[in-house]
Amino acid sequence: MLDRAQIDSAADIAARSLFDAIIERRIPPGAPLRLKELAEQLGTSMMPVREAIRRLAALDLVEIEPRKGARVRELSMADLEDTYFARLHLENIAVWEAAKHFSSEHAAAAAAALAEQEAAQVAGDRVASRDAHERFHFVIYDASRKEWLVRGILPAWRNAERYRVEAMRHVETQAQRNQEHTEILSALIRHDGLEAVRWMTNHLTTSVEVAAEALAAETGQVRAPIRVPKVAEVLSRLDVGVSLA
Amino acid sequence: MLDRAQIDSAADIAARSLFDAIIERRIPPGAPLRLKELAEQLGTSMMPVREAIRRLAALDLVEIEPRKGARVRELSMADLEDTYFARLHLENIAVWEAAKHFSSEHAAAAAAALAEQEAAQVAGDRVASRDAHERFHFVIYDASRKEWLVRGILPAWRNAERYRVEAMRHVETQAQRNQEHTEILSALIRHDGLEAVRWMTNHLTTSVEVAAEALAAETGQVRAPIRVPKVAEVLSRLDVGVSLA
DNA sequence: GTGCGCAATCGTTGATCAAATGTCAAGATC
DNA sequence: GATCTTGACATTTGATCAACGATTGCGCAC
Repeated sequence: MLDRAQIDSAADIAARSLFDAIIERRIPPGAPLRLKELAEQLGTSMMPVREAIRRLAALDLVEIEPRKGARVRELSMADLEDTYFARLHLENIAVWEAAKHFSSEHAAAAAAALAEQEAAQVAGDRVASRDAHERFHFVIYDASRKEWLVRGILPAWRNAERYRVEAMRHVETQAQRNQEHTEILSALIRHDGLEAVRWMTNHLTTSVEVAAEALAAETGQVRAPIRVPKVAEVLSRLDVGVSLA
Repeated sequence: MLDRAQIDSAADIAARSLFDAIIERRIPPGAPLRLKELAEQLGTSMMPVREAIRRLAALDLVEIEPRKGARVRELSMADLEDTYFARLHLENIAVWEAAKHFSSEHAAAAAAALAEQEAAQVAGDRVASRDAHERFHFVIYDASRKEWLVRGILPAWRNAERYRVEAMRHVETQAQRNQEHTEILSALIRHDGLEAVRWMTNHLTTSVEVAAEALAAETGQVRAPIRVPKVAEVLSRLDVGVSLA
């Protein structure tokens, strides 16, 4: 056991554990989150669990009804579509802005995260892979220097993780996604915002297709092919700025 | 006094009260939030206050340092600019989408919120005016049917409120802002997305200018004129969609 | 200038309060 | 006679409280 307990509070651990459990479907969609039950499983009292649930509720991953407790939000094709609509718009803006400020430090941090992710993939460590993947993307978004935009990305991102997990079980498309990561990074290093946005759009489109496939398989539902956005062309002309300085 | 106490939990009341206090600068930027002190003021125990602080932290309005407590985040010209960068992008996308689905129910709800806001302005009730204003905007955003996008708007929106309050003291521009609201609504009723986005851009530009003016006056700082975004033209070509159904 | 100790404050716990739901039985209705 | 409704009670569960424990930072002494 690490000394994590000294730096991470009980609520931190509970939040992380709960998030993983929801992502991995150990707590299925619609299931109620019972404070006492979870507290016993984690070996803490109810309060840190309560706080963890409130944190997830702040991201809209669980729904809280006052005096009745919390439930895991349901998954659906509509929600998946909605989630990726938000991601496509917000993350493309962030990537576009990031290209303007991308430094060698950013490049190093992103490359390190990528290497870590691929290592974790090989080792079969899903949690580490997920962490590294998130770090890769947010190193980029942070490079945009648009803190409130990045803050707005987080809820949709975390919700997307719920759909991504099932998709990740299919190893076939893994090489493609890794390739897309590399291309995004290399475009950013060249400060080629347009190309970075193109690859990001490809990347998210790949992700949502695979996720939709997996969800359709789960629910036994058929689905029409995805309409690919033309956001790449649009963003080449997008130069919104509020300059006060 | 209403029976609100029966439906709102102590934490709800504490969160609302704290938010107002931060918005109105009764708790100034940088000030620490002491649990016991706030609990005594509110006549509750420390727990609901603690939860209220965590909620505000989830929106990044306050910063929490573990074992050291929470502080109100500082205001700055850079943060104001960043906040409105996010708002300009996200809220314009929402408005653009809302134009596609705007119904008479949406129109009625938005018009009611506007009427309520103007009544509250006349009555000098800042809290009611703020509430009605938020309701007006989010009726529109909700009409976009993009839940995760709207969810992503919230943090920047709430942060903007911190700057808006000072600006609202200047009554001169009030009529202009009310006019902008009316124009946005009327464009949406006509399903004229481009015009709605143009007015929204004007509206946010007006807001950020007034807010920057107020902030500059407070800090004794001079500032250059604002560069106005060309988002309106861009959005006319923006038709990103992920269709899975 | 350095180190020790005390006070202040957050994090966590276990207990208590209150609301909501499910159960069971008695009575009414068909 | 069977079924549905109703109301009280018990149980479950979340919300709140007050006390304890741990950590940090400040101040004072050396």
